[in-house]
Amino acid sequence: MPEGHTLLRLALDLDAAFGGRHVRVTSPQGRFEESAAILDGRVLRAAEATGKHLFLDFDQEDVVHVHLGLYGKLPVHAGLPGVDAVPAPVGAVRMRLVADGADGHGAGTAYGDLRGATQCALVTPAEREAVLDRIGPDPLKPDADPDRAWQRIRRSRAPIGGLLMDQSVLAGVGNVYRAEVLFRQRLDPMRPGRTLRVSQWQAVWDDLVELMAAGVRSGRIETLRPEDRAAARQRPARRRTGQHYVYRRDGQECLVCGATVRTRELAARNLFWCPRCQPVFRSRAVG
DNA sequence: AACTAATGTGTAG
DNA sequence: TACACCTTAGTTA
Repeated sequence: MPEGHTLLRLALDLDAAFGGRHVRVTSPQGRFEESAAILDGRVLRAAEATGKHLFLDFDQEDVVHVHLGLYGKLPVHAGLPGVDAVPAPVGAVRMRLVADGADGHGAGTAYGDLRGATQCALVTPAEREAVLDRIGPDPLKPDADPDRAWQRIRRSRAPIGGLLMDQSVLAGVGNVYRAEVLFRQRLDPMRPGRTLRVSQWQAVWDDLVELMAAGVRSGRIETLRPEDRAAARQRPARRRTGQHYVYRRDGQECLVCGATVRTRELAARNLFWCPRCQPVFRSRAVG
């Protein structure tokens, strides 16, 4: 599930498998062929993720910019005995990275296949900075400044449910974390950003920092508080996703209050919320 | 086997 | 607002 936690975890995995090593870069599918040929055999210095963007830093100031989009993947395999153990590419592999264990690196032979990404391009450090400049603070970055996001939110008439997904406001939050953090903070998704109190924003941010860090560790989005896990056990778990309060639970009973979880489309995405735990916000500005 | 929806974003209209 | 991108798990037949 490529929200921010997936990208940070991927960057850590890539770093462990390829960081500091000479890497063979190919494009079996062909769409990244020219750039792959330029990078082939060079040292991949480090992998880094911010928001939903992944950057691979190669030597000579070359950077590969990857965005997984809705269904892109880059599974990393390490610890193989040798390059003979690397399987032939299957399907549309846009970019393949291979490091040969004969270099004596602790990760042994490693490979990774990128499929289905919306973005995979060779860029300059300046282009990378341009991407970073247009996205908001990332809750997974220890040095992120939540006030940058707050200055946008407090001035906006747009619903908070939309602002949380706007990568220029906040980087890394997707549809699952959006729905779940609003439920946990009992906020009406349609409530205008400018009606939030700063304490409510701080609570949302702090919650995202915790939830997303847990997501990096587990590799899944798990948002249930310990006291609500018993109620969740009464129903069948989603197999691949974690346990959620409202995400994709429309028509089912709210785990906390029993009301029926609702859904509607907001900015071309499905929004989920509990109408009782997250009551409609009414401005009391005018008497 | 065919069909649908999905964690996201950029572009065209 | 619609859809293109082009993968895959889950559902329906």
